[in-house]
This record gives sequence, structure tokens and C-alpha cells, in this order.
Amino acid sequence: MTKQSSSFFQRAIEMVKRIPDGQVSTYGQISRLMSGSVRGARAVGYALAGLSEEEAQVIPWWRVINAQGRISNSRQEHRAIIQRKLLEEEGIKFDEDESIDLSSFGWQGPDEVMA
DNA sequence: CTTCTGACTGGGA
DNA sequence: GTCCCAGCCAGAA
Repeated sequence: MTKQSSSFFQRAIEMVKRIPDGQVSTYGQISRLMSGSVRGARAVGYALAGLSEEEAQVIPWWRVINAQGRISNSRQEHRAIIQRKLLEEEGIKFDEDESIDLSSFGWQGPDEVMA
């Protein structure tokens, strides 16, 4: 690809779409799967932050949380509330400190899930 | 071109 | 457990 038809944002979004129902991933995980490093984790979050409502209906952005197993939110705190609700409806369990056990609900990846 | 910001991460105090 | 700091990447001004 001479100039990478898909931008970093687009690739991040495509990766998020692959997260199966009932599982969650982290920004660093997405970055590692698409670029090989967790360095771009910040950019992944920035990509999801710019999602329009139209895209939000197609992209499971709510399945992406930070490495601490908690929901990250930007200026729009409203999103965090919706995110938690959607995750609970998918079977994700929250601890008392509002964190998610990545060992149980963490996504293993598109191909690494061969256990 | 330079500079700043951000849904991040990891390490140290 | 908490708080603070430095690093990396991509996009916008």
C-alpha cells in the first residue's frame, strides 16, 4: 500500500468490530493487534472518541476499556454511563470498584483464541 | 515546519 | 490502594 488506504483510525475501528459479544478489549490490545505495539493505544482511544452517533451504532466501542479494566471517558461522561449499561447487558461483570476482570472477560484476539 | 492535545500505558514514590 | 511523571502515536491548528 503506497499510502495505506485505511488510516490508523479506520484500522482501529475495523479491529474493534471484531470483538465478540460478551468480551472486552483494551486500547493497548487493539493497538497491539493492528500495529504490533501498545504505543498507539492513545491514538486508538482518540479514534473512538471521534465516532459519530451513526458509527457508534455499528462499532462496538463500548467493548473497549483501558488496561486497568475500567471505563475511560472523555468530556462526554454520558458515553461512560451507556457503556457500562451495554456491557452489563452482554454479561460483563463489574467489581465493587467498577472494574472488569480482564482475565475472565478479556478478548484473546482474532486468531490467538486457539486454546 | 513546530506545537499541543488526547476514551492510554507503565513505572516509581 | 493512591497520586505523579515520562513516553509514544496520530491528528488538528
